[in-house]
Amino acid sequence: MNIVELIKSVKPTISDGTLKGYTTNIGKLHKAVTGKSEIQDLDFLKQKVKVDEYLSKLSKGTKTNYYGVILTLLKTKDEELYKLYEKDKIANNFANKKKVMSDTNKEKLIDMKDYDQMLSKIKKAGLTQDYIMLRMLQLYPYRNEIGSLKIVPLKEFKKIKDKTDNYLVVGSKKMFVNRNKYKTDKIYGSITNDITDKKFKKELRAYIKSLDGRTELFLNKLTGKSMTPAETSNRLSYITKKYSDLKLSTSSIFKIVLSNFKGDDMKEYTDFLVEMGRIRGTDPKTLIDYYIHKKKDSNVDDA
DNA sequence: GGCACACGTCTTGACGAGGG
DNA sequence: CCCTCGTCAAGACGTGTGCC
Repeated sequence: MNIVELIKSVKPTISDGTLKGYTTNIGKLHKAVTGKSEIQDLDFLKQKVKVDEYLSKLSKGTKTNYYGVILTLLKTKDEELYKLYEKDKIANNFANKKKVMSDTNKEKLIDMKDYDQMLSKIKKAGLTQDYIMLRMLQLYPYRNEIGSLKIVPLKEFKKIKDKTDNYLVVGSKKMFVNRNKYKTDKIYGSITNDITDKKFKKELRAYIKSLDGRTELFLNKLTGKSMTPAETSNRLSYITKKYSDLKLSTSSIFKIVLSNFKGDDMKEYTDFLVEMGRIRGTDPKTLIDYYIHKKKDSNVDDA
């Protein structure tokens, strides 16, 4: 089978150097598992015990490289196996993590109950738009493109051929967000996620109703248009400072969400992480490197 | 061949002056 | 009070290169 073509089909813009690295790595892995040089098919990746055994001898950094090829190859071929390896990759990322968060950012890593408190204050103040936005960010890890969401009825959404904007699609039952214009869109393309939280859905519908047919979910009152990323960032900063005394941003809110996640076990946590990464349009590795931090505790070390 | 970091690029954030 | 705008700094991100 033509490994090179398969890689290229998944990653059309891959550079020659990386491609070379990918092929040599996968070749070596194949040899180690099957004893043969010629790669017939990807079935050898199913022999996970052997694969793991081979990888276990490598350093964390090198393992990262191998997971890169493996996941690329499995991406369109075997979803289940892909997920298994993805878990391993994430575990490896954790083991390999070394970045540390700055102190100012640590301060922003507040407890979810404080965030909730801020939310209810804003809601009480009648700042519905701000409330909806901040609540939405608590549930879904969007970036500043959230300010540009357009409200579109499901029927109309289906008619849009060239989906280039960011939409909040409203059906009679379901609602979902479809984003096409955001920081990493060239890599992740069109991303869709359902709005599933029942209580929030209700609030959202009521809010939309109050907009009287307006198509911008969030409005810059001065310009009368959707909010640009900069305007969104500015507004979030301003309003959170006012109601929580901390300037929060889409990323600091996401960090709060991740650090407050309570699951039963590592699997739940990993699943959550993968789903959040998918929605945000971020590789789990990046999440681990930049977003996951222990909550500030009065550690003896820094006393 | 193994390994991990650095680079380039783009986005976001902080800050403060200033305007309606 | 709410927001804009300009500037500069920092953060986020993925790729692939260069060292051992």
